[in-house]
Amino acid sequence: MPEGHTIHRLAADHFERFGGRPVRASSPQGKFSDGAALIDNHPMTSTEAHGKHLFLGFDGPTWVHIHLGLFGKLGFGTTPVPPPTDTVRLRLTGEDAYADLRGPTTCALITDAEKQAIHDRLGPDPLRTADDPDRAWHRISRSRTTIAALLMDQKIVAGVGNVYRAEVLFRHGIDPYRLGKDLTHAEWDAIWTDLAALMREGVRNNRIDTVRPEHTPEAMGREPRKDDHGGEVYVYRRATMPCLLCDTEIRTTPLASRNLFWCPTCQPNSSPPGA
DNA sequence: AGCTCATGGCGAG
DNA sequence: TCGCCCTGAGCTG
Repeated sequence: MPEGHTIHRLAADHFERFGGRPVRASSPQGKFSDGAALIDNHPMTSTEAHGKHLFLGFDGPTWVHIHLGLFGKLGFGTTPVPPPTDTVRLRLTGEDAYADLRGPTTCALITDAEKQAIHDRLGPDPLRTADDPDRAWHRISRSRTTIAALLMDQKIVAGVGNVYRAEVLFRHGIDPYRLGKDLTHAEWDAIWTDLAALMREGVRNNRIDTVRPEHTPEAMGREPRKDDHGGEVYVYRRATMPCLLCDTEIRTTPLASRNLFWCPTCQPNSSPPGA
């Protein structure tokens, strides 16, 4: 379930449980045995997230770089620590908590310089308060690529995934197929500001909710519902269901090997800003 | 038991 | 653009 909000939450959760104290590290699965041995018994000094990349800092300095990919999961537990199952890539154990990492795309020890190289190739992250949305705008405003594809490109914006892209485009009434160069600066600023707020809420609640209070099924006098992925959303994975606002069937189509969802009425072709 | 699908990303062609 | 890597849940039988 990893979009950027999950990773920022995990960074905070790791520091809360392990920060400032030595941790035990092991790789029951075996694929990270060497790395785990190098940080075993070392204090965790800091944690950080940029987009979907998680960095666990140890004195040295060295970093454990984790990317969950589509399937990866990090789960926490408290002592007593149960025996790990054989798919656990990395287990960290502190005084009263442990964390199990499974199925990541990446779990590797990296240097400061290697970490910096990752930051350098990622776009601004709405959850990193110092990041500048104009860096993204510079590329979006010159691009002939659709805004739906641009939002998923981590070099342009870091941390947005398939749920936030669908939802933020719906919330702004923007056709996913609109080209980057046809967006206005004001539209981009509004999208960025909205992403920052939605994702901050996502960090707080550890789930993605995007439906405005006045549009909840209850407020609209509809049947209460539960979306598959655990949050309340307008369009994500709601193909063929009626749009919450206009009853049009939500559409879906593969775009860059991911499923795109949108409402063709609320997000009309080349919808003029503010009209 | 086997299939499909999932909130990602990379490299080959 | 495609195939591939990582895992587990939820179906189908």
